[in-house]
Amino acid sequence: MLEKSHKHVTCENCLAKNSSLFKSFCNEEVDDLNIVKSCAYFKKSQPLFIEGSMPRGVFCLNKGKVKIFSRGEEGKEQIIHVAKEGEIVGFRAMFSEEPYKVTASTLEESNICFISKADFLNLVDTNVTLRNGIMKELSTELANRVTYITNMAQKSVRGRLAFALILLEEIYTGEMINLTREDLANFVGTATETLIRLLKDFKEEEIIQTHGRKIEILDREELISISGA
Amino acid sequence: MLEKSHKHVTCENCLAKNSSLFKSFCNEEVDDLNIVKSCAYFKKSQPLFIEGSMPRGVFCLNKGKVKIFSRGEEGKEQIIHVAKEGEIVGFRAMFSEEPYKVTASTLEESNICFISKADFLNLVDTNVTLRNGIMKELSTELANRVTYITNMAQKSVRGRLAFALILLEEIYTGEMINLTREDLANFVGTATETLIRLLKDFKEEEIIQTHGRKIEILDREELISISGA
DNA sequence: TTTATTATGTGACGTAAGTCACCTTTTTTC
DNA sequence: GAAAAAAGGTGACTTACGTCACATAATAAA
Repeated sequence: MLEKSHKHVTCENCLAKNSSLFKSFCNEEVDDLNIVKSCAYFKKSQPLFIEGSMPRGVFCLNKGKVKIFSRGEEGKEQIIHVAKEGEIVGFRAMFSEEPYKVTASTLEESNICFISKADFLNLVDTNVTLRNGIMKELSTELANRVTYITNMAQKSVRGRLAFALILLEEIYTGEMINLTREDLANFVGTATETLIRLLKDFKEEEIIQTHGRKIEILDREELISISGA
Repeated sequence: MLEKSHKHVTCENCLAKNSSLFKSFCNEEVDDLNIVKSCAYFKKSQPLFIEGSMPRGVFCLNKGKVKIFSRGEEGKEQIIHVAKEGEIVGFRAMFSEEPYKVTASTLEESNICFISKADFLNLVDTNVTLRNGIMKELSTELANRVTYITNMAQKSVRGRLAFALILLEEIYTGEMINLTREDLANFVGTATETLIRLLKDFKEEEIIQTHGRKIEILDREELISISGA
């Protein structure tokens, strides 16, 4: 069980200090961050923000994982990204002056800090390194999505699942991939039934192994090879 | 036939002055732009830049259209965007310090100006409005790609074609959509044969009309309705 | 614990859409 | 303007994947 007090998370020993946008921050800047941030405990399946609402700030993941998704015409979730400890979520919306196009929701219980839009934009205005980091991050993300789109358009579901498992292995470093079959299907972009059948194939081919819902990757090379198809 | 001299295009009467990133520019700033830019005539099917190469600057479309695409595993083009007169192409790569992930190639003969990376970044550093515009543009683009990904993952090819035609109508304002069937298929993310068959269906349903390769939209409302599926 | 709810899994079936093969028409190139 | 190359188009065939229907296992709620 995670600590539910709001006071126990300090930026000094937060993963986000070394990863993401804040990695260039010196101690003083981290202190500044520590003052403006507020921290909260989130239960599993709690939203950070919802598609259509106006952005009020950014979220910094101290502990826990968050799915970012949009909804298609029939309301089906399309998971765009799974954010892990240390990531800043929602900063793209700070610059667009538009409502969120995506929803962010916790996949497990989490400790998440919040920095208001005003405070965040103030940081961006006064810190050249941060600003450059953001521009670089936005550009890189945009390039990643090109690959994502190309995969969706051209790869088979089997290929996309292999690709997704490789990505998720990185996100779940040190632990096993732990997503509902529905979430995994919504990440891959397929029906839950199809996903379950393909996972079964992978198990029979001894590429993966499951422990309840958790997925362990046995043959990463083979997944890379399959993801080409 | 377009003017092939490099000297005839001035920023004052270029569409890019009023659209895109430079719309906030005052006359003096446009003059500065005019000094640093060089202009060139491009034949049909000429690349502006190629996937894997290092970015050297940005391209400003004075006249003509450009397709931006990445290549999937088997080399198949996935068209991400069709840029039209007035758009700035390739500025995302200015911030990522990485090789291009996409190729840009003219769809028709074009007049295109070039601004070197150093000159462009200098503009960005000294012009707050431009910089904010870029951050906003990058964010908006990122949000658009979410929709794109969701469409690819969840819509039928018929739905995606309807959606693509609506987008392309905007890009080809005043003229008819004029793309090879292969390019259109690579934009929609399908096989050329499938695309041709679906266009035939649309013709029979009197949603579109073709004049040679050119496509005229007759029933935009119906396309919007179909794009939901 | 018992009950309700949600997640996982399997079978049967239909179809959208890909592939291959081939032909015709249009556009380039020399 | 003829030859070559590229684009457009059609038919036959296959199959990956979605949908529906239902069973069982795992969680959450009472």
